[in-house]
Amino acid sequence: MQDIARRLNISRSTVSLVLSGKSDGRVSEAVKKKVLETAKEMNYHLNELARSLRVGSSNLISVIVTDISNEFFSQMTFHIQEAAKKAGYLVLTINSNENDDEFEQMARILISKQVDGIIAVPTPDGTDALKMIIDQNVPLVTVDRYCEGVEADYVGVDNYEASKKAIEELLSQGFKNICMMRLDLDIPPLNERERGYIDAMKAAGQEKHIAIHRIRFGEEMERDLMEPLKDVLATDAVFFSSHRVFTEAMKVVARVGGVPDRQCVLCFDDVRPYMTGASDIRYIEQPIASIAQKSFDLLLAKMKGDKQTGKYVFPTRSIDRQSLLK
Amino acid sequence: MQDIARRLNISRSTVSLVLSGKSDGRVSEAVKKKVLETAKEMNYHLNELARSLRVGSSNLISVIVTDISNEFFSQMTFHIQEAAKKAGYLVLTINSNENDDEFEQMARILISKQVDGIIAVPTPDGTDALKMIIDQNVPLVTVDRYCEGVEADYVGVDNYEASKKAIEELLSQGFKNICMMRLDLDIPPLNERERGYIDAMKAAGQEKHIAIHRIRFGEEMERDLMEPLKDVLATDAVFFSSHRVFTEAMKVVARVGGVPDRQCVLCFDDVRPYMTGASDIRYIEQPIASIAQKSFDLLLAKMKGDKQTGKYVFPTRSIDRQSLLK
DNA sequence: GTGAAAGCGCTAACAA
DNA sequence: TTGTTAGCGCTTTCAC
Repeated sequence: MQDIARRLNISRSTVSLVLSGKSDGRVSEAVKKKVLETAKEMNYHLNELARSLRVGSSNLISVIVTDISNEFFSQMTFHIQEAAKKAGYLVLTINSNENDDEFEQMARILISKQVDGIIAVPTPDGTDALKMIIDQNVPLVTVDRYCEGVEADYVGVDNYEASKKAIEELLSQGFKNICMMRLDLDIPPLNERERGYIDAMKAAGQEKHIAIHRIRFGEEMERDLMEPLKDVLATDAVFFSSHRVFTEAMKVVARVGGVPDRQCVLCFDDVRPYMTGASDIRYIEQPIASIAQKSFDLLLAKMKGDKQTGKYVFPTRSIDRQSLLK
Repeated sequence: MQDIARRLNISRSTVSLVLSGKSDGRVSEAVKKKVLETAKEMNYHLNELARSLRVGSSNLISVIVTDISNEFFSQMTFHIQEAAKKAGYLVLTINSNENDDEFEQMARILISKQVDGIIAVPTPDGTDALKMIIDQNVPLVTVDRYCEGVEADYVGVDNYEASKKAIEELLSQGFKNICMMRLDLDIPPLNERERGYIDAMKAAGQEKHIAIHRIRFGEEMERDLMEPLKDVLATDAVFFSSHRVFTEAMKVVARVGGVPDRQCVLCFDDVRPYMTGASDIRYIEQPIASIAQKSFDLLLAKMKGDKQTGKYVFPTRSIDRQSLLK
């Protein structure tokens, strides 16, 4: 900036005025044009770091998810990024790997980096880290997992109702012996989905068939999936608590020849591309785009000074092959 | 920093020394301890923005992909992020949406943000933007798509050989009438995969069966997939050029009842969880983790001053149900 | 319409 | 071992 001011024999402030678009009627058109030209000519790029330091906002937000390679989160992140882009923000994506310490450590770094806001999928015991973020006055929106006692917005779905309803549907269609496979993580959405499953089974007098297989996240996943496989394949239907556990299970199943035709598979999250075989595959759809958009909108409002926090629960849809045909 | 210095009646520089861990033997242990304590007590977080401005490096890198919700890219990004985290870098992820202008515009913003380096999947005509990045002396590594005439590292696989070999295998096993479905994007990997397909078909005297269906990316995807569906389902085998086009095709196929049992499906990229049905599904595996790691390593070297650029081509593997059983 | 000057929070060379 | 000082590149108030 100095350089281009010197070259034109004007002051840095004038250049700054022009380059930051605040020159309406305050700088003569002639000078303005000259400045713009020279800037292009010199291949000048504004130093956002310096601007951020001066004005006190980085135009950076962060999205902390469990794992960006998880399809649900990568789609959510995509939509947040596109919304952020429109509003002039860039996004730092972070993987917590379901680890509280990592989550907290990354949150600290983000605060140091002066991010203007954070959208986070909390880890199982992430309350402290969330509180720290709030303490530092960094706008925060939580998604997917509700965290009791944290003064932040929450965006998600009604996991209990969604799975209860879906299981009831299965039961009413004659599938009695339904088991469930879920990750062994103590997080609200999975617990709620399990509760929905249990309540639906009980209400239908099928408690004897309740069977919940907990799959550890990480290295042990494959083993934990393999072990109950025989029992699982013998049921009428199996309910997968989320996309990730479903795809991992399918990888294992692929080795033993596939899902029996008579078996029904129900999954939380979109598994449409899997509905091509003989067996009945259906799923509970979360409106990811809306969830993402809402999260960003809430964050934006907070960054603009809004102080209120709220819970925003989106409706889900049950999809089976029938509904695909419409 | 000022505050904590005042409170302890010492100077800012001493505090800085301690807090940035450069105090080895230069600051007394007593003072050091005091500083650390007060910092924690005051809930102090270093302002990285100011540090970055001063030292001239932001410890930020960026990964520009087509679309983070694409499974291949989200996995790649995940591994890059984990490598970056270990090296003390945070990553800004950007979607180009296959759009040259968007790519260039985002590259400009990234330069303004003073990112220390960029790992990019170039858009179809992204050469200018890449050159601009290099002009600005921002370390650059290109992945997945090789860009002729750009002085940057490249990391990827031999798309031609991989698909040629896979098609040859199919042919040798009796599948004669093999068609291909690819995205309608003029990018090297897809063109190479097509070339591999064509050459293999010709070499086997099956040119009469060569059929390439080009699917437009975006809104038209579904229509473009639907239209040739009847012809495609009548072939012995179909070769999908990438994960994305495969899953989208499956969504369409799901509505007409699935892939015929006798048909073989070959796909570039991991589709293991789909290998559960009756039909023969196989794929060409790219070593995503290695590609990501190498990309980051190259970027890191560049950021440390390395001036050389090179092409790094990783081997692929053909996977079918057989190989899963080992 | 334009310029001078202060300062955002930090680091690093040098002095004490 | 600790403090002084200059300055990274920008914005913004205030004076001209």
